[in-house]
Amino acid sequence: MPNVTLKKIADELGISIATASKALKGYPDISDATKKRVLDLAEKLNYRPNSFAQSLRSSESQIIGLIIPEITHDFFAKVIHGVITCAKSNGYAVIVLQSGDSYEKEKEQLGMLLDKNVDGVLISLSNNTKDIGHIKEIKSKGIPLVLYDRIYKLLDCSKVVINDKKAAYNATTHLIHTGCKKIAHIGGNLDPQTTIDRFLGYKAAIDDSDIEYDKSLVYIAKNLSFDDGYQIAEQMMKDHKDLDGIFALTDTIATGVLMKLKEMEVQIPEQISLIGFSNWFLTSVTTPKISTVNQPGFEMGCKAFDLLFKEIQAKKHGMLFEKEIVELPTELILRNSTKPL
Amino acid sequence: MPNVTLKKIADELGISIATASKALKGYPDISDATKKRVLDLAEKLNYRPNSFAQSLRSSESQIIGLIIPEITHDFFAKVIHGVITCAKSNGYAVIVLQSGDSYEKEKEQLGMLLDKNVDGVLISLSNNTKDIGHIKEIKSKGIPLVLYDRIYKLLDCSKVVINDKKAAYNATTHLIHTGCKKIAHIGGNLDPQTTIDRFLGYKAAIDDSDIEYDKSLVYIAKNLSFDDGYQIAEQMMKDHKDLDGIFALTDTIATGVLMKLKEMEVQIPEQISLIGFSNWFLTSVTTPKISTVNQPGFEMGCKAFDLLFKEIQAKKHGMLFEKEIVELPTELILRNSTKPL
DNA sequence: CTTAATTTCGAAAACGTTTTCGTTTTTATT
DNA sequence: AATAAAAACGAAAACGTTTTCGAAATTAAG
Repeated sequence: MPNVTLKKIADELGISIATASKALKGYPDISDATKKRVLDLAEKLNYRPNSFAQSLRSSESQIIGLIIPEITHDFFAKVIHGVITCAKSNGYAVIVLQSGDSYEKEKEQLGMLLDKNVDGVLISLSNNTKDIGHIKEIKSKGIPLVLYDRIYKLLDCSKVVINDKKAAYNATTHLIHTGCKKIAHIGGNLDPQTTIDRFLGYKAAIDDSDIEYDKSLVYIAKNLSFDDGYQIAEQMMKDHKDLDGIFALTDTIATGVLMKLKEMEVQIPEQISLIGFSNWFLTSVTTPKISTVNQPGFEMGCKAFDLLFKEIQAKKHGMLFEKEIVELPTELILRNSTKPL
Repeated sequence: MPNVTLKKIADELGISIATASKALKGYPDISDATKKRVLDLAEKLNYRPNSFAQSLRSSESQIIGLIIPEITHDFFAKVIHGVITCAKSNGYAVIVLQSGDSYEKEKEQLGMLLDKNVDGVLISLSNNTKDIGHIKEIKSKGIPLVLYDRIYKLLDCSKVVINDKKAAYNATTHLIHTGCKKIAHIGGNLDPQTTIDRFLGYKAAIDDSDIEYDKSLVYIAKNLSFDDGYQIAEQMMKDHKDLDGIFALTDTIATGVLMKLKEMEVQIPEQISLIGFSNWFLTSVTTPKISTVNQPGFEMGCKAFDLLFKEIQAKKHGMLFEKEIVELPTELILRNSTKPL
């Protein structure tokens, strides 16, 4: 029942705790003979160093914190997967927390991570985070921090992002090239940078074409949800009878739009072309399959851990660390909700 | 830069570390005056107890481990959500690990959790776990453990499950009641209990009807994947021209089947009725929407944590703990891939 | 004003590990 | 055989907290 400690091993072997510890760590001032004795006994007793003691001494937990807006999102699930995979291969465990897109929760979760003494934090800002005092607090404590996806541009730290504006530009431009003349955008409240940038990309594409930008074609989805898309689709059709293209901020919204449009017997893509964003699996099983922008969640998780890990190492060895901003490539995935070129 | 400790507070106030500690914990042998002084200073300095020291002393980490076969599954994502939510409201953090349905990884992850000294473990067995020595090892160390969803019946511990057999029975029976005469089942290799039970439910339903059980109608999906369903669908149609019902082990398989069947221009549900399992969101956006069995992932996660928490508490207070096996209700969700009654 | 009772506090050990630095033992050199 | 050098080990402190138990200070009782 009582756990096996260095003391137990030392006693059993008639040596000191210090020697046992050093033997296990391969110190050069321990003879090969005793090393073997210690190693063998440790193996036999299935000795596992007490991580609490190790952490107390080293002030390292070998644990990082990951804050996710919503776990049950295809994209974020992939991010988790990426982070966990890379973390594990570097000996780190990951505490996963969910902000539920609430600023208060986000702050609370960050507090919990502080309490647990994580070695670093990975965070994607909640859609409702405007004040970043809590983030700055983490930074001021010297805890390595990396932002991914939903970042805050003015914060001085490493970041992993995609080029939302460019991706949105490409998506919208594709709609234009396939003949769409009246393209709506369903966006979100102007908050996370991603939302702004995707709108900006949409607008830039319109401005670069010979289509006139029409403000009334930009709709706001409050919750970025399926239902939002479902409802807005109906409204859109009322407002603009001759609508022929839609670029939605997310795949869930796009899916909601598709459902409603099908109910209204609007032909897709013949009458209206539709593009979503993120490449959720579900966009490939609807009828028609929805064209979208691939957002590399797994890679983003990996890269984010990578940057964090480097920063942790740098801090540990007292070296200075250059913040990096990594931009991952996206890809326009053309399926059947858009017309062929 | 250096963290604020009890010592710092004590020094500042000219009292002992012991007094500071007791003041913060509300011990009765500290005067209200000093209590206030300590509390105020702690607040001012934003004191956070060092969790390493606390853990070392109490041998509690206030962290639990959660092992998931695949994070990027709607159902398991919901489970994670449930676990994290309930854990947080009880002051526990959750380290999430993924087994990727590999026995070796599962064992490795369990080792990592041991190394991190988690207070308890929640695990859903990988599809390829036959030997449960690693699980027994955890139990033998006295670490609280709860199995959820993919359980191992013979292991003596708390479990949270659904009644797979009953759910499968109801689903299959519904196919029969709506007039299906030749119903196929796409199952998996005979390993996790869930797979066996769903097949058993299917078979029981057939046996209880006046349909003859036909072994050739049972197909094996190796990876329980979309592609499996997609491929098997074609094979099935070759083998049985007059097939009129399919009960698939999972929603992904069912979705693959649906895609292929639509390509083959099979009318659903007119010619063939289809039921999946789990109620992934994606089944509600296909055309037709797929009927399925709702599997309460969030609730399962909550309940699993709940049981684990009780066991941790019991262990802590030296009380004995009665293993519980909780069965959560499922629900047949009828959509458009099945005929009306 | 003494003694007893009560309140308030602090010294110290313990949790298990790591690492510095000094001590002992062994081997090599004259 | 004496000394120097190298090899092998151990004592002890430190990480920061909690808690027991005894000591000191205060108040109450006689």
